[in-house]
Amino acid sequence: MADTGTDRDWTDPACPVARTVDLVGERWSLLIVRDAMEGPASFTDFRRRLGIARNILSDRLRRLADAGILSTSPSGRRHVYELTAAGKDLFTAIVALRQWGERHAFADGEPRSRLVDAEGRPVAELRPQGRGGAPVSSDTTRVERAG
Amino acid sequence: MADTGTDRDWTDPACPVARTVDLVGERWSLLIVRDAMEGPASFTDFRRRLGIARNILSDRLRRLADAGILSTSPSGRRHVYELTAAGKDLFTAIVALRQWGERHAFADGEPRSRLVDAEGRPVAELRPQGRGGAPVSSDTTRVERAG
DNA sequence: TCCAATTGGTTTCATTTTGAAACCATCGAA
DNA sequence: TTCGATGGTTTCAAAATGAAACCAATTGGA
Repeated sequence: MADTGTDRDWTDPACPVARTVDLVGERWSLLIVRDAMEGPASFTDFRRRLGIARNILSDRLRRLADAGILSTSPSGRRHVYELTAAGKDLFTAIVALRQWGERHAFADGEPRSRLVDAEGRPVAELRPQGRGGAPVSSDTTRVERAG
Repeated sequence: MADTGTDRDWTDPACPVARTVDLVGERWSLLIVRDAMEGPASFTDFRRRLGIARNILSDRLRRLADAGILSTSPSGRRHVYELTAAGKDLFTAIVALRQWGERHAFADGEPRSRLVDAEGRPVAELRPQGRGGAPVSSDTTRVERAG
């Protein structure tokens, strides 16, 4: 991990949601991570895939590396950007955003990409559960503010 | 749902992750939704809780309503903004972002809010699974591009 | 009843971020 | 040795953000 010290000024320091959004919530950042999930990629790979401006991509890659989400191989001419363990751990969040989009951001029949497992079967829908295993929702949970 | 027609120009039209980010990925949007999870809230409630500029809050509430994520009661002076079913369904994504933040965006011992169930026990960690129930990760899944 | 405060904004304008385009340095291949 | 590809940076215009002022409608109290 990097840059979680007291120097950074978070939007809402005690809230893990807000901290995450501060780290990966800027335009393009999560899409860069999404693409990096498919394997190591170069500057131009991201450019081609996303159509993002060079300077912005440069900035986002730097920020993601500063946040400990991407690592960059310093050797050789053709740099390669790769997810760190923390970066790969964003998989769950990206799956959750993907599944919400599938449910609410497409009209019926609109073409969309799918996330499938090794056998080609769609990944199961995520469902938050309490410690006992029973499903929970915003109605049955609450946020305990930091003491 | 609203505004998923062909008129909107998405960053990456076939990708559900990108569509979700287009809808709720702007600064403040997800924090507004996070707060709305705790129950109906007024304009000033959000202002007080978030410290967001009035015009930006006004814009975000409008966009979230346009996206079908918030509904607003038109009657009475004191408006109330409330999550729709689609809005409440963002719970899973927000939990996923929260859990990532808990794991990677705090130094040990830093105070943080917690999400707990009705009995006060922390919500279990989300874990993506294949259809068979086995855990999956970015290494064991792939994105099938839209046909 | 009238006044003041509260609520829910909009408008204006300065600052910051984004993005397009041009520029540039390094490396490898021909 | 020259050319193209790669991985940037710089420059500048346009768009988004944010602070502050302004405003209209309602509510509560003297």
